[in-house]
This record gives sequence, structure tokens and C-alpha cells, in this order.
Amino acid sequence: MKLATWNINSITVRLPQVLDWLAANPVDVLALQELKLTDDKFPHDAFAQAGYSSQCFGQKTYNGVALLSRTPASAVVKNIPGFDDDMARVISASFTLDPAAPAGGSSNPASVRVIGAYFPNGQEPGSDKFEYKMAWLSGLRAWLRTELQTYPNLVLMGDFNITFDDADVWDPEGMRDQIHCTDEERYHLQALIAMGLTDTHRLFAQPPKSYSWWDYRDMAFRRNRGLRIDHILVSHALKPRVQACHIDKTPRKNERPSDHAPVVVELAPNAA
DNA sequence: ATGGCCATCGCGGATGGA
Repeated sequence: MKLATWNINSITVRLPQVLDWLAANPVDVLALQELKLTDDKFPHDAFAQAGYSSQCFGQKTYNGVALLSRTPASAVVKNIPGFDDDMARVISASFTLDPAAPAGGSSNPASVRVIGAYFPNGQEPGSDKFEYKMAWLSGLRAWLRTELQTYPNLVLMGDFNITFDDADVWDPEGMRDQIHCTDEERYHLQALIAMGLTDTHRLFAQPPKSYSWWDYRDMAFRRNRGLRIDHILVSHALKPRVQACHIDKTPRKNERPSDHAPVVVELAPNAA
């Protein structure tokens, strides 16, 4: 079972690239962030013709998330229950590769709970948007505590807008205490790890200076001046099944790319 | 480096992104 996450920075602009990428990378579940459109404009038909059903949680102009999948989604939840938010940032659903297996809260290995999330940017430490980011992260964690009990096989993936440490930053000195790199943000990220989630990227040898986002400016991609802020985290029960994780830089080389690259994880059907 | 680039809204230039 392959799962992926990709911030596509407008589904309107990037739809052809997402379809091309899915044709070349037929993952089972793809989480999208930054749709930047309302639900009524989401291209369900285009994805259906490509063999994917889609669940979306859109918003005009900003944010918006979706889950594409080869098998139908069940128990779809939008945003973080218990955290009041007027932005569309989270969509969750259960998926099973075996239609005969029960979905939902089952610990059946064939059933996986997937949370696709677009974490707040935060703009600048000390700003109102940074305070919102901190509150959002607290709300996410409080909710996840119960979600992990309900769904032992859980994947949390998306655009986290946080680096784990200096290895995720092209210029650690220059970006010290800057947005995406502050101790406060990293504390929240480590708190997710402390809850039993694992960063799948770090389970494997990765190319040096592996990033998932590059600024559009200053030829940042060509110079590999980037950040690793898109992550795929798995629960304790799923960790033994993780077989691979990689960042696909190919779409970033397109003529009109998203500033983010997709991240892909592969899960074995059962624990080894 | 003051900002560079991109998408949206909407038709100029502000806002948000990261």
C-alpha cells in the first residue's frame, strides 16, 4: 500500500500535473493540500476517470485539502473536532485494500486511518498567525490522543510547515529561530513523536540535503536551497510495516511547478 | 538587502505563502 502527500498550490493550476503524477505513480491514497477552491469546483470527475475517488474539504482562495484513493473512503471527518477553525486544513478517512475487511476503528491490518493536514504557516514568530499556529498544534495533539486509541493503524501526513531539525534546513544558521525552524514549532512536532508517531523519512537512508519545498525565488530549487516541511508520520502499530519513504523531486522540475514536492511512503500488507 | 516568485482576486496592487 502506497500513500503520498503533496501540497499542489492550487488544484486549478496543477490538475494536469497531479493526473500525470498519478499515472506514473499509482499510489493508493494521495493527500493534497492548498486546493484554493470551494468544494463545488473540485474536479471529482477528472480524478474518477483516472481511477480515483476523491473526498475534498475546500475553501475559497486559501487552504483546502483532499484525499484521493483507489478504494472508497469511509468515516470522513473534516478539520479537528473540538478545535473551532474557520479554515479548511484537515481531512481524515479510513481506507481498506480488502473490501471484505471492516474499516473504521478496526485494527485489521488492511484498514488504515489517514489524516491529511495542511498545518498553518505561522508567518513570523510573535505574530497573530504564529499564535494561531501554536493553538492549532495544541488542538491537533489533543484530538490525536483519542484518534490514536480509536485507530491504531494511523497515518498523519501533509504539509506540516515545521522542520524537525537543522538537517531539514538548507541554511540552518541563516534560518535559526525563523518561521518553520523555531523551538516552539519543533516542540510541538516532537510532542507528536512522543505520542508514538514516527517520521518515516528518517527510517531510511536518504540523499543528503533532502527537502520537500523550495522557494520560487532565486533559483532555489536548482541550488537545492530548500526545507523539509512535508512529512508522513505513522503510528506505532504501522511502523514495522513501513518499507520505504522518498521525496519525488520530479514534479518540481516542471515548467510551472508547485513549490512543494510529493512525499511517498510504502506500507507492507502485514508486519514482517 | 530593501526583495526577488507564485496564486488569488479582479483588473491594481494587496495578501498569503514559506
